Amino acid sequence: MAAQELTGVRSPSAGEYDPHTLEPRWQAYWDEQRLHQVHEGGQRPKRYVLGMFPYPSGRLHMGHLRNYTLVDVVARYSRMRGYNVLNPMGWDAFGLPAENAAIQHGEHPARWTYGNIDVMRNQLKRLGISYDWSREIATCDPEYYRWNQWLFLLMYRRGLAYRAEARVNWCPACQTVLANEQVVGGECWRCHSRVEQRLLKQWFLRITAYAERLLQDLDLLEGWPERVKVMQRNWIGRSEGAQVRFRVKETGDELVVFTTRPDTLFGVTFMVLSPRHPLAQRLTEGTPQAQVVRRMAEQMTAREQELAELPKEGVPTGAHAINPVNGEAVPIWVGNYVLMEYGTGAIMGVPAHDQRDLEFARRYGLPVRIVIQGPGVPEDPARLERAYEEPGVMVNSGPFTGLPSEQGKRAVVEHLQAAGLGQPSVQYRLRDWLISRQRYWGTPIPIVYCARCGEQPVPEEELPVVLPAQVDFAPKGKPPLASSPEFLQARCPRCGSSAQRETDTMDTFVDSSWYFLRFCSPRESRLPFDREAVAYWMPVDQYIGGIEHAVLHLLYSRFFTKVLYDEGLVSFQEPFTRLFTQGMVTLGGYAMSKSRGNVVDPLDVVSRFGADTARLFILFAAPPEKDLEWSESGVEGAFRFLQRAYRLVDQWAPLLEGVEAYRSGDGQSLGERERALRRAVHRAVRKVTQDCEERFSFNTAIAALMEAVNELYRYREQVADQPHRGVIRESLELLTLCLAPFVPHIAEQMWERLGHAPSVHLQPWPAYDPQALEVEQVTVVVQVNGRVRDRITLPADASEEELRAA
RNA sequence: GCCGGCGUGGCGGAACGGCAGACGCGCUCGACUCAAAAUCGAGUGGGCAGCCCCCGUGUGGGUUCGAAUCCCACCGCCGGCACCA
Repeated sequence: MAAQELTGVRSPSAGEYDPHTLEPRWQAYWDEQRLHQVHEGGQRPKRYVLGMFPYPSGRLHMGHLRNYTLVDVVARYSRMRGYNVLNPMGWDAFGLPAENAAIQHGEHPARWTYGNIDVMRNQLKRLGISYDWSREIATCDPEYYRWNQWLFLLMYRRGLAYRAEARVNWCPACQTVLANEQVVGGECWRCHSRVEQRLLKQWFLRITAYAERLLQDLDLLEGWPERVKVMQRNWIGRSEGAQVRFRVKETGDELVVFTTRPDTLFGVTFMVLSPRHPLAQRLTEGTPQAQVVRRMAEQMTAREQELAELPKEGVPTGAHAINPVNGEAVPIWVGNYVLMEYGTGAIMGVPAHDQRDLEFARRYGLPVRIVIQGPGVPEDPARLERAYEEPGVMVNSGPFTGLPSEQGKRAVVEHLQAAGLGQPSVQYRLRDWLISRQRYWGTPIPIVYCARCGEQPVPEEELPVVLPAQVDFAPKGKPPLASSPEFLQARCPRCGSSAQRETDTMDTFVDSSWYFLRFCSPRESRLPFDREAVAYWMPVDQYIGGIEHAVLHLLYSRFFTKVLYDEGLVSFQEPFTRLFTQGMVTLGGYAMSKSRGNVVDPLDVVSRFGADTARLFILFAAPPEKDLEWSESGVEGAFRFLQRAYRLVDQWAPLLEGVEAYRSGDGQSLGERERALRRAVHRAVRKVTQDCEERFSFNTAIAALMEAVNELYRYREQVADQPHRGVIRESLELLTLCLAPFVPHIAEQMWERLGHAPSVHLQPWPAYDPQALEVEQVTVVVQVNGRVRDRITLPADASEEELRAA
């Protein structure tokens, strides 16, 4: 084949790679053939592949492109490997932006949301992601959110949903409360406003009841990144210790503290109460300190996030506490460094062995007593520069003196327990999940309040409690739903008299805590999901999404799954067997964001280069778990590669008509060039297989395919007149099959050009030929003392002796 | 402060105990062209006129015939948690 023929016609002429006609054509074909619709059952093993479903903001961004491209590679590869693959898509459709659109532009949230969904669905289709669109769901659909209500009632019945007055996070901009998980560094996770604290009566889900299991079962998640598990462990924050009962000398009240260091109990020289501890107020009543305590309580309420920067301060209550192990009376103080939310809201002060207590003691001239001896601990407590917090040997500790601290902890707790003065205790940092939101565009909480019967769950048969269409969207200190009289009016399910509906809606994270179950049977109308379908598809085999959900969605979903397990509705305890967290897409080193103005629209890239180029670039430019810097010239490089691959097929196709692909072992002997070509191609097949199978190393898989293409060009250059058609056909077919998961449209086109009927995506994944990989000659590098001394070329089957001899 | 991760050419990255820099971007040169673009080909860590030579994977040690890779210490960057008793 003459080289001139291969060169340059610029744009859309026959034979040139033209994604703009080719991609829509194959997308339409896949749609018509319902290629990606799946059903339960059959011979093939199932594989559930899932990307975190998007919020329908209006346009896809690069994060979506990356997420869903990764999902699609796994899905398409898995299909070729013979799996029955579930790859569904839906919309996390409730949330604040829709409501803001209503307030700002007067467009109803529902209209806005469904409009966005239509746009984004088309965008996803344009990317060629192989979804089973027949399973599409939107959480704002009453047929979806009725099951949020159903699950809420299930939790309520099990004592896991409750209403309580508590200090809660309030976002002044969003005009709603937030869960602890949604406060990041003291700011609202959505709008970054400074979060305030308010005392409100709100609905909670008792996730703390599952703290231990959520922690323990992390060990089962071998397919999760360590990073995410560590973040969840930190968030749950388990610490083991003891509760110790002190008694107030003056009043006889019991004062319980939690400590992780019972071995330091003989070192207690004072007690500190949180300003909001009930005793703090009682013990100071009528004294001049009462006002200081109130002031400190307010200060802590308003600025919990900056507490750590506040200097430690306190006031004495005048009362004393009796130490249960030695009968000593120590002064009880109120201090601004003790949190009411953790432990018992009171601590024992051991200044020698806790840095915070030491700072407090030094400030107020309280005594310091050393009870743990260790390296660097001085005799004289006055010379203690920092508290000694490491383990050591107990001293000045009565009968426990001489015990190593670990052993001492157990001994002291046993002693306390025997005397009824304390017991072992485990504390968690995790708090219950606050799910009330004072917003419109969410799931109504299915509760009514009756003057006579109090709080009553809405009976299941009355679900869904539908969102009213007409409300006042602009919040004026009360939830929008309270502005709809028709909604507000209800009947008490118990006594039938008139009652009022709950007007808060649910946190949208409730919606996403079980959507993966709904995908298994999206039209099921009697239950949130069909149990058989869930038994078949679940758990999700490969979940892919961003790291930002490490302690939000991923923790909540685990919690929901465990509740459903306890209810006997599912038979697995963890929803996601394997998790992959992708890196961000950056430009100029920063995450793309509107406010920074460094956004590249993935659909712009698609309209210029096609979906395959956009996909290829984002897969190739970095390993998927790392951040990826967007590069315009990199995109062009990806396009160039596709052109090169396409040209090979297009220009060789006429020569290959009626030619069988070469198979090794069919008796033909090949020349050195053909063997070199086959070696490169089969090496690429092996590399792509390993990279898809053993790790998510798609960047190196694509690099291997680029090498194969380079090798094909080299071959063409060398054998201009005498190409081996069988080997060329074999090579091009293998190349096409291996490209299929990454760049599905061009692969389909190449497959067709090679004379095959569609679809390439229904072909089995190719096996590499081990014979092709064999080399007759190997170059052995001889190293002496770390230096390359020589290179010897030997037959590949040379024995070790021969090698030594050489 | 505690926990986790990462440091490799001009850039993204590869190799993860065996020839460091695959693949791509960028750059240089050549072919084609009146010319350019596109395409095809050659080159591209530093030193050196050049090499089969010397240096080189954050820094300093160690293990090993052999270390970017394993171990120890340090430095720097990123992320999570943080007055949680």
